[in-house]
Amino acid sequence: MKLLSRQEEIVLLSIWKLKDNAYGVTIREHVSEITGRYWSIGAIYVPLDRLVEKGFIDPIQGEPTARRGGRSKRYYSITEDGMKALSEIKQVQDALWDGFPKLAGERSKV
Amino acid sequence: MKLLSRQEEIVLLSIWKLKDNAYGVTIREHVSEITGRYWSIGAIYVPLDRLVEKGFIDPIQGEPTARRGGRSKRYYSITEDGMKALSEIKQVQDALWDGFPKLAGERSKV
DNA sequence: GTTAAATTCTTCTATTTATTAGAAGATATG
DNA sequence: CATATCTTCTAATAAATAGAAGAATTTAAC
Repeated sequence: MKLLSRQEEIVLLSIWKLKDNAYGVTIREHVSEITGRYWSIGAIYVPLDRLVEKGFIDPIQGEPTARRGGRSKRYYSITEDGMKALSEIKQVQDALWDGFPKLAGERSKV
Repeated sequence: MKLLSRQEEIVLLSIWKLKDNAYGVTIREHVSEITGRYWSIGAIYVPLDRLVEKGFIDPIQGEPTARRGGRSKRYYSITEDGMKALSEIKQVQDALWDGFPKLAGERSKV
């Protein structure tokens, strides 16, 4: 199986972080925040579609909300295969980064 | 500045790991070992060229070695900019993965 | 209460960039 | 010259990127 691409990793982890509030717009906001970069609309939706196709996330159609423009959202949740793909890339990364010097100002995890 | 792509990250870190023995063939071996996957020749040399072009690594022409076919190798070493790019992607990854459950069988780092 | 305006969210698609594969080429020694 | 090691080249496929357009909804104007 192929490793997750960078975008797939970032989008997939954002969905995991956002729990039950993961849809196009919130994912894009989260990704921008974490990476400190501008992300176009397409840079989110294209990988999202691919992740669905690969079976790593499931789309769930939400209900419209009572606010102007509150059209129904397409929420996403991670599948078991998605979690496996994440675990796999994590394992590779841990091996790769093993021994890399701590960043200046990095705090140790609790 | 753009984030490192997956291949760039993997190749760059392999060069860092291999220290003064990082050239096409050893990099390819290391990457295959770490990822547990087949990597074609091009899958190494193409990102290598791009990393040089971006100024993240410097090529150093080695001497031939006294063995059949021991032609001179092109060694690579990471530049300051390369280290910066690595630190940056690490920071993004740490933020992304923060809170992700430990893998089964994962040992804590010393 | 009908219509227009505004808002939120997604779809679509063309372009650029990156990945992948491996044959071919170059350079070395036996 | 035969064989081994290493790199260059390039064509094909896949992924990233941008953002205009479209769809669905609520609010406001009249």
